[in-house]
Amino acid sequence: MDDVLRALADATRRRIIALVWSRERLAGDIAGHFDMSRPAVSQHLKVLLEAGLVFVRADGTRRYYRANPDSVAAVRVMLDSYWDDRLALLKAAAEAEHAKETEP
Amino acid sequence: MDDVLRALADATRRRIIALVWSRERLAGDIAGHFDMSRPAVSQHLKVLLEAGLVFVRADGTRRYYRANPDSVAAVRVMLDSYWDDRLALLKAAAEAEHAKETEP
DNA sequence: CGAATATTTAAGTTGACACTTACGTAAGAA
DNA sequence: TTCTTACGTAAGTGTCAACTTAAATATTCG
Repeated sequence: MDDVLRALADATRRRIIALVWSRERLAGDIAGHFDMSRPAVSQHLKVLLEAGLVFVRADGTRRYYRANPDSVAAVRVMLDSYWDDRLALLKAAAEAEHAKETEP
Repeated sequence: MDDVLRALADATRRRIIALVWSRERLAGDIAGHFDMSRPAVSQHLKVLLEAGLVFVRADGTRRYYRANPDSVAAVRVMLDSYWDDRLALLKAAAEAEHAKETEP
């Protein structure tokens, strides 16, 4: 989770994920969308790979990247866990309040 | 969004958010949960504040922190936008496929 | 085989970041 | 007013992250 969030914290990498979200793309194609050097983009792709946010498929010298929706979904699950905790607490508080009103 | 994700990328700050999620807490109380120095925690709180992830309430020298659920929700919205895009594309692809089958 | 293409890896620089200790500030208690 | 409590800010340090250019690797093409 730490790797995933750290990877998502960079705007360039979020743009890359958006690029490979709906279809796979070549590394060079991806790099063409940015003003930085190709190695720089390649290093971003490595970070995304190690975080499990993208997949690669090799075909000769070409490398096709695509997003891994599951790992992005994992972030949602983490965020949802916050709400679950809060809702559970609110529910418990509401029930305690109700018990206090009806008990005596 | 960049500030929010960068703030969430740190495990200590995520623990802080969890601490102040269901109820407000004093800065010293929060710092007591960590092995680092108080100024270190104070700096983390500043990052969370600037990202809009927490609120402060001053009472004399005490400072009560609590989470801002809305800003955490904003991350969910961002992630959801990925899915919306992909679903729209999948839907369009399915419709195009269907048109191709029924047309001739 | 040799040249061109597609891409990663290596090495080095700069800036950001997470800490530390020391100091500053403001409110409450003695 | 002076001491104490509860914080934040300042300044300094070591590590990590995002770039750069140059070199290495692997595949295809002539």
